[in-house]
Amino acid sequence: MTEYFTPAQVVDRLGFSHDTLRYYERIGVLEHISRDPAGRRRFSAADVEWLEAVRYLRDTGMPLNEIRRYSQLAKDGDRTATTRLELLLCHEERVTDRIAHLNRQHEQLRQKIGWYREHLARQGARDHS
Amino acid sequence: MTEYFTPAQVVDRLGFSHDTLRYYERIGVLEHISRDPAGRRRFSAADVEWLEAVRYLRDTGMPLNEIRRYSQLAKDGDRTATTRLELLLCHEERVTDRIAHLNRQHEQLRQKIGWYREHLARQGARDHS
DNA sequence: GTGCTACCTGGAGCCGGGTCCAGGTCAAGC
DNA sequence: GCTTGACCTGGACCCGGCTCCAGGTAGCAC
Repeated sequence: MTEYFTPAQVVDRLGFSHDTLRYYERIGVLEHISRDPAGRRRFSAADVEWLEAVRYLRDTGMPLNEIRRYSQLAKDGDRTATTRLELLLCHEERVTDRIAHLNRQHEQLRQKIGWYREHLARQGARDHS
Repeated sequence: MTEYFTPAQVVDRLGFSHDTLRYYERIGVLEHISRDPAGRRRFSAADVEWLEAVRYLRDTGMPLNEIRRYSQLAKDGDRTATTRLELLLCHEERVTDRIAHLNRQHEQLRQKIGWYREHLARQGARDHS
């Protein structure tokens, strides 16, 4: 008596669109999504859990083909745990770098904004003189 | 006696490719790049400065069409400074949100890594017993 | 039994952001 | 005066990541 989720429920909870879910299945990011007797997808708790992982992997910029690789390793059981860990560590390093870069560029942006504010203030002062 | 930079120099200093520079000119992110008598681009100091801005706008996720809009406003002089500031502020808010989101997802990733480490440690312990 | 809704399928299309190509021109060095 | 290299042009192509479409089916509501 495993519990299943309909596509609509997954859409609601996870925020992927129907089309994206089907797309992920097509390209192998999701695999073996079971069907009910009428042929409709039903997502298991494990599927949903995996989708949560997909979301943070994707949102941290891991390309889908790498996510797929990871998923295929996971499918091959414990034996591949070390490889998966390495993959995650390597990705994590990239993420850290990206965040650092993003923060630097963000700082530039804020400086520009500061510049505009001063500029407009000076202009305002002139208008009142 | 304005100083100019050749495309190659800009490529070196800014890290955009030749093709990207030409592409940016085509779509209006760059405008009025002057030419030498032989028709070759020469980038002014102001162009280079603008390209630096393009880089941090792009790297913080501003879409090129918005960057173009911004550039066109800038071209219309001081009159549009307020609008430009608003645009930057709005973008800056999005960036802040994105960084926050990224940090949350990054945290998830690190938890997963932690889980793997523990898992492998337990496994290692078993192997030695 | 007629709708309606929620799905299904394979395949085409779209969008952003480049990247590559063919064919040509000029300037400099030898 | 010839080669080489850095550039020019317009246009085609690519890639990732979706998104949309047409045509079809199963189940429920009335």
